[in-house]
Amino acid sequence: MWNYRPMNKFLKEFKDRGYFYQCTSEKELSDLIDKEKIKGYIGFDCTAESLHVGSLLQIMCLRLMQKHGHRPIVLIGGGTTRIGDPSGKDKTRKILTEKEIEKNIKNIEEILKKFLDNSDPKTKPIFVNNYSWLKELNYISFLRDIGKHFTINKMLTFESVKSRLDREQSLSYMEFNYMILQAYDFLELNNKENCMLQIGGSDQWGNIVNGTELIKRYSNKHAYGLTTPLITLASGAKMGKTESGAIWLDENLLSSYDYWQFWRNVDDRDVIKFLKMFSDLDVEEINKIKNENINKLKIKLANEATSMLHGNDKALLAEKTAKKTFEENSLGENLPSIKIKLNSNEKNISIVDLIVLSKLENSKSEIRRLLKGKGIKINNEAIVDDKFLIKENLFDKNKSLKLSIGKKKHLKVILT
RNA sequence: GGAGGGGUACCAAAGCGGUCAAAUGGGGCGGGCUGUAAACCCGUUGACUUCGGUCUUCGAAGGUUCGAAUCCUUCCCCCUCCA
Repeated sequence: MWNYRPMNKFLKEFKDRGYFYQCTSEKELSDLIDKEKIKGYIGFDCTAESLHVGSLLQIMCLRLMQKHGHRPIVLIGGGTTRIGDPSGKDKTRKILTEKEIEKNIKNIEEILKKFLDNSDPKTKPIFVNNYSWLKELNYISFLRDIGKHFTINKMLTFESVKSRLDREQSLSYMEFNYMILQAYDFLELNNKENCMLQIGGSDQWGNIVNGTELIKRYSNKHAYGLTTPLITLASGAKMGKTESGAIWLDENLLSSYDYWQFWRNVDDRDVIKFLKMFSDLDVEEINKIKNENINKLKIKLANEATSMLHGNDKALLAEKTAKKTFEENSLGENLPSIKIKLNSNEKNISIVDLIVLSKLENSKSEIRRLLKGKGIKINNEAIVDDKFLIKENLFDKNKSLKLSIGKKKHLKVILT
């Protein structure tokens, strides 16, 4: 028998929670992190103004590093966003302005800070922006020092490049360089911070391997890459976007109540998987409770996931509001709300106009359709008439009224 | 460069001069059943509407015609085969 050593605890938990997809050399990495605490990084793109649940798995990886005493580096792609990753893209994406990028970076950092622990100097996150080194690159020396380690022959075989070329869609030289820049990021972090690991989604595998190979050639050092699977919902859809919009990790874009609802509404088949992935509960504990009432588990999941981002208070408030809204058919206090005025001199606002105001629907035809199908309720009573007027007597003593569209969308309308 | 096929609503795909706001399937949305689940069943799915209609849509721009998604011209894009 060979010299058996159990897998490193971090890696084991990484696997047990379902974060693992591929690793450049698992055994070596396991040995390394058994011996010492390392730094590992994940890159975040800043093309969008915020992050959504599609990035949550990466964030959980950063948290897991902290849990095991390793130090996460958050790399914000301020430089690479100015280029655009061609992976998975058919067309060159639109290039953002400096202002937009700056704003996005700020928002994204704010969100990440909510998830990461900043109290322990040994594991507190390091935030870096690759623009700080990419902007200063000298073209000639970059080509000589870095460029010589990349062969065009090999670059052409990468999926991101190949698919573009196969379809005869243009790939600019700028985008073609993306993978070199990402590899360079890893080298830079390896040199400056002794960062030994890059984690990313499975679609980043090629870029990550480029990084470890560059480090090997340039510095003759071993660095490692680890990827996470693409998460799909039981329904087959990709995690992150629903029909009604992205599940943002930003209270301004998606309220904590709606965020809670997203988790509360996951498919039965996804609950245990998501508890492992997106809660801090121990895997053993999850295995113990996995046969409990499925709805209780969903509430647990929603509370765990929401409190991680928005705090425990918000999570409990969302739970309470949901209970009032769905179980008691009343009005919960942190239900999303709008304020309206009723002008007594003029005619009262109609149900159609009210819904337009609420922004829950923006097509009047759609609203009329919903009315016809008994899809709209005021204070739990279906309204069918599209000329129905909102009058003062519909509001309760707190000057509130409950407007429901379908079974799940509820809104508090407050009279001012 | 040569030969052919094709671009239709969120996606796939029919239509090939009027009855076309455009079949059908998927997805979405609403209703029913339930558990704020899945499956299943029903309805619905361009916008505006005084519910009579009105306006905008079938790659783009022009043209023919009383009338075009459908015919003609030019342009743009995609796919397959040959070189």
